[in-house]
Amino acid sequence: MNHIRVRFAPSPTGNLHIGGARTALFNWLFARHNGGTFILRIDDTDFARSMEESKRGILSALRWLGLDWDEGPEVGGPHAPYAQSERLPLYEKAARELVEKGLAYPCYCTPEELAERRKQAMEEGRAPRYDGRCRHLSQQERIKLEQEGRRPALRLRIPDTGETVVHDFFRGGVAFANEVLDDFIIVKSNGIPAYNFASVVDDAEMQITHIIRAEEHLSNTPRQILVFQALEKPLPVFAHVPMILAPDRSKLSKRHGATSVEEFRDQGYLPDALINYLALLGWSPEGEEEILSLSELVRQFSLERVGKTAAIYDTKKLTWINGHYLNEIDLDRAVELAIPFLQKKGLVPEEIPEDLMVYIRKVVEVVRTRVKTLAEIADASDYFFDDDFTYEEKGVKKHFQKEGVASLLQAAGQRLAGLETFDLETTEEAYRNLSEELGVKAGDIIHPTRLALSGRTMGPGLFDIMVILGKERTLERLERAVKYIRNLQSS
RNA sequence: GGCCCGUUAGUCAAGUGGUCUAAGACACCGGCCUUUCACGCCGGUAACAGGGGUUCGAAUCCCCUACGGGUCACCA
Repeated sequence: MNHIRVRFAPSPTGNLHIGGARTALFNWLFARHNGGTFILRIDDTDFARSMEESKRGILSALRWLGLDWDEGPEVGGPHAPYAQSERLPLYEKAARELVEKGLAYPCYCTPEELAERRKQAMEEGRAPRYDGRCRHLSQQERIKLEQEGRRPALRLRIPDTGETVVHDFFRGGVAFANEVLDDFIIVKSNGIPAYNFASVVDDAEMQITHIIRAEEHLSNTPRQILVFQALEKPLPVFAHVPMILAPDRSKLSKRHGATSVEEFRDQGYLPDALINYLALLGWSPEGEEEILSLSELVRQFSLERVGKTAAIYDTKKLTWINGHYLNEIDLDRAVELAIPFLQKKGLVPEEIPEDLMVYIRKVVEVVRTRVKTLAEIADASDYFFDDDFTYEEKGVKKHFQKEGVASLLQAAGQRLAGLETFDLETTEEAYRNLSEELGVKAGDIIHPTRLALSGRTMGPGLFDIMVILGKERTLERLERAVKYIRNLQSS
């Protein structure tokens, strides 16, 4: 096979949602696996809806995911520019060529007229297709229409009979009768090319060999094939990957909660996890291991193992994968990623001094093993940064309202106070000894202590908490709890 | 509505005519470990949409029905 060239061509009209991200990922993996070229192209011919901000968002989301492009915006390449809005002369030339060959013709119907006819057709139960009325206009008629001030759009002449077959990589041959494909618009009356045209001109010019995109484009494909043929360009391989649906089986939209890469990032998901999860949505590895790094995905990926049924995404599994990565990545990276989340909750300042950094590192180390997202790290570690926490209500009932708890905690405090070194071994030993001497179960001291130190009934190992807080703060919190309990009893 | 695609457990998903009394993962439910929570480990519940064919034999091939999705724009 010739050198493989694939492209991801988003339109900058919103942020990158997970469906788009997966399409980008499959293209990228396919290119990387085969030593091909991955091209990013911005399909921004809809000037009314295209936004510079969306474009920037999409680029940064792709970079965040770790998907780099060989040719495209900001990196350039032999087919630059890579935004359709900057490639207008190319489409003009191709359109002129088609008009000269008699394959395309001007249509003077206005959008309003067309909408009206479409509406009427629907009401009468007819297929809402273009009726071809401008197909055979004479030169005189055209001139007359233009003198009325009408600006023509350009339509492609579609054969009335026969069929156009899409050879889809996953589905095999899919035939469309030409008669259901009306003469569609390739250049709008404002001179801007329509998607089905611009995209084909670019795919041909950029020598794209495989078009891997979402299934929603399958019914557009015969039209594009007709354009390729009119232009006398070779057809690429088409591979329409199944859609990703929202949990209610409908198409993804804002009302489904987090659907964009950006949102997942802000909720504390790691790029590695999102990538891994997305790869599993529609593609499956040959072996049984499902935790796969980007480089492992590159090694294993093949189009052959992509399925053809739409998938509903399930954040539970994503979250599970995320929890896995949160524990596997380097501690320093976890710390770096967690800090913005701690800052967002006001737990640490913008500028972090070195000693605080060391402290954060210890906190993240013990907290990350029991949570699944970066946001949860922040939620689960507030008491390490804030002395002014409250005690969990059900914990108070369970551990602070027991007979003799106050003196137990007091005794524990005294024991710890006498420690010369305050580490995991010495603190635990102190507690074990104390419980034995007093004839109580270790848990009877440990549980109230946890509540005293963290305000919670669950969390990292108790002695980890103690050591991280340090002797002084541990003793202070113990005292605070003793006072709290005594107060509780006297009221 | 026309056209197109699809349908294996709650979700992802393996399976390409016999090895399927249908894998694995998440979730869920038990148990072990344990100072809690989580991790980890062990075990469990749960699926071939329905109906007709073809075949010695069908989750796998064909047809019909149902359901789901996509698309029918001077959006991409």
